[in-house]
Amino acid sequence: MTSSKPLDRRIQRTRKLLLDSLIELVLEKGYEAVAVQDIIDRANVGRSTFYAHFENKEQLLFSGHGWLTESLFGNRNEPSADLTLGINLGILFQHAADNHRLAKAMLGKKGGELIINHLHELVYTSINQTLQANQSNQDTSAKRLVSQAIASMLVGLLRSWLEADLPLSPGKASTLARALLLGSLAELPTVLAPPSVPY
Amino acid sequence: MTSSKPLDRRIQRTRKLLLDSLIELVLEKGYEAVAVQDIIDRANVGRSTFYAHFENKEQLLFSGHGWLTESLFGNRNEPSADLTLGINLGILFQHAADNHRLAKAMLGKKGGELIINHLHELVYTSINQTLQANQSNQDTSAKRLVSQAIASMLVGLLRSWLEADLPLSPGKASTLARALLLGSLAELPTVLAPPSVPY
DNA sequence: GTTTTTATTGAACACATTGTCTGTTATTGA
DNA sequence: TCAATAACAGACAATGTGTTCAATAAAAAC
Repeated sequence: MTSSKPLDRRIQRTRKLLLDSLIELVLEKGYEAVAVQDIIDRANVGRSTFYAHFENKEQLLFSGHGWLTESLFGNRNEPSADLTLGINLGILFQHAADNHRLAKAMLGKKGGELIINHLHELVYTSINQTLQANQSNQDTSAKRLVSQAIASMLVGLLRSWLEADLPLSPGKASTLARALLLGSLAELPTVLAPPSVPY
Repeated sequence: MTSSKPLDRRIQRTRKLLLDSLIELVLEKGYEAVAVQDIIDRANVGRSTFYAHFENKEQLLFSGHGWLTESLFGNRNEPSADLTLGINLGILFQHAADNHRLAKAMLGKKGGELIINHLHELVYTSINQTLQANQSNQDTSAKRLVSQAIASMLVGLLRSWLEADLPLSPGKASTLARALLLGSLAELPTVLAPPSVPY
């Protein structure tokens, strides 16, 4: 899956310059406010060069999102797999901490909406699969809503944790996340089961 | 607080045309993709007229957000006040249903980020105040994270409920929301109290 | 080390969008 | 009816986007 040929040094250099500049600028001004012109000025790279590598800013930011999917789906066959609703919270928060600046630029308050939606989608899918597979009642649409809500909570927690510059250790943060996710599910059977709640 | 003078009919007409056009366009193409030109074309209104009323699209969309703040903060002194973490969930979901199209344009998947952030901020503030005031431990930064997470969950639930075109009745949706919010808090003391968890 | 390949450059280009400003016209409220 | 004012069309500068091209520089291949 990894690239067969080692890339031309110039390519590596240019792409790194561009991504680093984008991250800096996003953290300074917010993703929306960053113009391609700003990026290439800071990176000291020609305009045509930028477009030789990326179609637009979005693609540039996306080019650095490997750690994200790896966090969620990497090492799925490990024995130590400690999954909560199909997600390895420990690894997710650990990787986010390892890539703090990049992660904050992608997911922080000033981050790009598209990557946040992307993460939300991945998380939602995982949670929903787990939830729908679960026994009990069959109200799939309600379960979808619940999955959306819980996915929002997890992404929201991750984002504000990054935005606040990691006030908790990755370990504590993931423990907190686990408690929130599982707790929110605890009272659901009472509500979702139609016959038992005659309101 | 309401306007003292009745507005010129032309003003009312123009503003309504513009807002209705914006809502339609947002539901069709998504907020980002809508240009001022699109709005005034559909509303059949002159360009200069648009800017006589609003500074930009954002302000136009914001001009219709009265129901939102009213949902959260209206009738605070009612005896029937049934608050969950400082929020009247019943009224919130009911008002959102009453203003379905507008609410979906504002908060749906294609909605404008700014209003979503605005709602999140209001919800977060309310939850955080309630949570910080609560006894037990004093880890304010952890509580802030929890408030952010729970606010994200509530906003996320509301958004996906709107996006899915109200698969549950407002009553059922608010009941579900209450269960999710309170449930997520249930297990927290175990995690947040430092001495009892020697990990 | 020379040659070949390829990335980078800068400048110009068409295009879209924004927000402002003008004098003129049409509608409104009194 | 008439004075006030909202709406109008259209042009405008400013900004940003994405493309193209020949010339240059740097890397890779030999």
